[in-house]
Amino acid sequence: MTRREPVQRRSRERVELILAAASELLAKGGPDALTTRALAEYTEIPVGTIYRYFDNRDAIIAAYLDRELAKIEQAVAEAVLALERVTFRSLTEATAFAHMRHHQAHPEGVPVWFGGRLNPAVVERVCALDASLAQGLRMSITGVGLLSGEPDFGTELVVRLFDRMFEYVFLAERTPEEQEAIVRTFTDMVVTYAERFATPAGIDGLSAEEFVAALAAASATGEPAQTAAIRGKIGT
Amino acid sequence: MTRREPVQRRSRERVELILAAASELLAKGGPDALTTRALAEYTEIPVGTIYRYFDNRDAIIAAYLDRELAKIEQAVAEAVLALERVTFRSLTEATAFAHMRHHQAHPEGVPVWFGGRLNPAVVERVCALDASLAQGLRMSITGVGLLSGEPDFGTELVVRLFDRMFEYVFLAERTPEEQEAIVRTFTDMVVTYAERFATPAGIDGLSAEEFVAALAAASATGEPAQTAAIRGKIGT
Amino acid sequence: MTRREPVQRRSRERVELILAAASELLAKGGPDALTTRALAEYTEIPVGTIYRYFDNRDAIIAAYLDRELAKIEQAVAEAVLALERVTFRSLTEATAFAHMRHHQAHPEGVPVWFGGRLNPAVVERVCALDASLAQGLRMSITGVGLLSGEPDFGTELVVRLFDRMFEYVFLAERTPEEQEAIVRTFTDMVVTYAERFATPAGIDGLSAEEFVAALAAASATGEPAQTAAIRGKIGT
Amino acid sequence: MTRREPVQRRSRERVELILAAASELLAKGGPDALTTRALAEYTEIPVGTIYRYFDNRDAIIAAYLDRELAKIEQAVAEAVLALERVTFRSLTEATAFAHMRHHQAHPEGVPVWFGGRLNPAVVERVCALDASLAQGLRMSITGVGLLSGEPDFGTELVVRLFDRMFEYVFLAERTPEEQEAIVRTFTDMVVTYAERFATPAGIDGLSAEEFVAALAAASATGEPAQTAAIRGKIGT
DNA sequence: AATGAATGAGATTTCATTCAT
DNA sequence: CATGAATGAAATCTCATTCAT
Repeated sequence: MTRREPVQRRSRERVELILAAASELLAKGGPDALTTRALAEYTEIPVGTIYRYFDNRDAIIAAYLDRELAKIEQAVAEAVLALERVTFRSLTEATAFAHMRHHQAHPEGVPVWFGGRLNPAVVERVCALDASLAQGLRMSITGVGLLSGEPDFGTELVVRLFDRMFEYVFLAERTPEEQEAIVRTFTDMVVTYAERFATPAGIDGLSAEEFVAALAAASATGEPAQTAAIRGKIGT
Repeated sequence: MTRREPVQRRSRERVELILAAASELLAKGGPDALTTRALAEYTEIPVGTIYRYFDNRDAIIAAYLDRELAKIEQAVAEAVLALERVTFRSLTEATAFAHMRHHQAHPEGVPVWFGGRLNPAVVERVCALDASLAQGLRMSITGVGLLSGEPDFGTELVVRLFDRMFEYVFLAERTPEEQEAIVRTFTDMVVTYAERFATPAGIDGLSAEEFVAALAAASATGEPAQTAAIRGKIGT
Repeated sequence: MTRREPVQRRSRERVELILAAASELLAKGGPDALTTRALAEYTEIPVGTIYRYFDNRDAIIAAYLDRELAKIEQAVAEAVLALERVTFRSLTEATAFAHMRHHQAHPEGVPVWFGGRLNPAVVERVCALDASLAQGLRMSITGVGLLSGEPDFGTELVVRLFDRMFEYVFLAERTPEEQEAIVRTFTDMVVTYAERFATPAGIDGLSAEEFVAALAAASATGEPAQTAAIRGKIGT
Repeated sequence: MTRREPVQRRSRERVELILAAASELLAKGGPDALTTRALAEYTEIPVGTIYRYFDNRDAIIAAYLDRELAKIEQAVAEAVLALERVTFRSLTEATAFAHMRHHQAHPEGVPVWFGGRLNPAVVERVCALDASLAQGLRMSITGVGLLSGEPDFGTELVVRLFDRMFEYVFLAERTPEEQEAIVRTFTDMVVTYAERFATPAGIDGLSAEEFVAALAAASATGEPAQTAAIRGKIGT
């Protein structure tokens, strides 16, 4: 096992190298630029070897996105857990700003996520990202009843708007202050609307831990997040 | 010139035919499906001849988008001109609903605009579309001072959010009622925010004709739309 | 039309060239050796151009076989038409020897037909060849009732044995005399068997023209060849 | 040596496993399906290890065929040894039916032997098979003098026809009765021909043991089988 | 001895664009 | 002007075999 380390380490390094190259190529020319040839030349790894690590071209894109997605989720989760009290506003802002700061710190991924050049297979993955990223936010929105009618288009809509907002945030050459101003405008808009039209609900005032527990409970039972959250709060 | 008429007519018909084929192909399989060969077979116009009308493949996509764009702008302009009085709300709603109804009436274009599969060159054009489409809206938003600071990110942001909103609206299998509900949610959100934070401005209460005149004046002078609009109103 | 001649002529020449190269490559290394690359290098025709003439690699093999098949059928048909009187023996021998002589005259095709290296899709084509080639023979065999039972395995079997017989005939380094001896042995065996076990039937004694007419009639009506042949003979 | 037993046993088991996998893969998709990767996955033996047992891919196919060949020869030999008296007819039928029954009992090998998809190296082996399989038959045919001239093409030809006959026998979906009918037609044809044209010879009436002894003697001396057989009979 | 990751040549096919006719 | 045959670079993916561990 110890003896095998070097091989495994090299493997991992190579996967890393491939994904880094994928990132660069995607950023530069979109999915069309991510050719197996370019990847091989860029990384100096033979094509055949690349195919040992990935089933096919799309799998490379998918792996890259999955990995980035996990990082973003991690960043958002940490931000939410750092909240003293969860309110609709604090949750929305924490999510949006954590997201923004992650991309500020990893600008190489920005063209990929917000360049609008992904092919259909990948778009699905980005949607999964939306869903995943905004799970907490969505629950909170659901909690406050952003839209009283059914189905709750408001909740979904806000989640969808997120990445278009970021697309605007990261338009070339913005200063961090400008970026922050845009995110603040968006969160203000959403929160203002929610505060005005929402019926009171059970999320506000939970500690981060309680909120996360309620979230987990809702996920586990599969029951509507709103009900679950309230039940979680009143301790039933 | 008279003698060339028939030739020119045929030219126009052929361009029309090519763009119709482009629309169908784009809708069916995204930009990758728009091969010159497919276009030639579909239209029964030889490839070489297609190249007489368009410089290259991208030019065909661009032309298609330009033409669609013009139609949408036309639809929106008509809706705005039909308003008795321009207010921020009436303008926003008119714009959004006219837009929605156009796509409802021309569903073949929906996958192209909202399918998320366009290549970089095209994305720019879509952005230009945003800008163009929402010129009136933007002016109105500017007029009410959506964001007090400078530059006015709020205005731009709302415009950007538009097409992501529509992407959500036209997700497969929605009923017209659902589509309308989503558009209403979005416009409500924007208007609520504006009404709360905006400082009063000079647009409200103009007739459609006066509004359009102010818009034209602002475009011509290139001066900040807000100032121009107000000046337009007071007749200076 | 006259002006287009050169282009068409070149096209035809190129198709010819490709099929000649296909023949050579197939003979040398079987279907695996017929790579698009080898074809392009051999003919000095660019790959892309080859694909203008043929849909894909298999289509080239198919085209080659079809063309050879037609030539063999032609040779056999001529031999049969040259018969004064059709008998089972004369027909069998004419078919077998015409076949043999064609391959003697075109030895480049021998490894392809009798090398046993064709892939399944192609094998079907070879079977179709059997069927086509031996239509007359089969009819004659049917006519004399090679096998009294049903279904008539004897007829089919003899047809099948044909190409294995030729495979043996054309084993490397045989003299024409040896080749002829083998074909004679085979036809003798078949005819001996038929003459011994067959019930008399209506084919024998027809002129070549009458036989061909009966054959055509049988094909057209789709009715059992034997019945049709007899009816043809007695003029019903 | 004793200590190595388990290792050797494992070796033998692995070779067995590999050949079984080869059989299955060949049957399913022809030689193209017999990739080293598929073999490794199927057997769960690493590629590198497979190369310890076989020099290369072709060697695996060869080994598989050799082994199957041995089994068929065994079956035929047993059938011949079970004969009370050897005559040309009894020998021909015993050989043909034993062959047929072997394939009926081991249908997995049928597509490999009779599917017509073997590559050149393998075809040679099949020819060797013909030779080997029909050694006894050939001797008997030689014995009766199927063809008076030299070389005796008739003998060889009949042997060659064998596997094309079986290819026809095992065409998909035949009932055992049909299969038997075809084999009987073939043997009848051969025997009828031989009985009519053969000059009397020394094989008929030998017991199986005597015949086998004569066969062995002929093989050992390498002298013409006919002479050897006769000499064997008269005990010279 | 055993392994299985690594290799890279090579297979098939597509397609935007040109240019001789 | 109009045509459409011709082009050849480039794309994706496979696979028998080797050799460092």
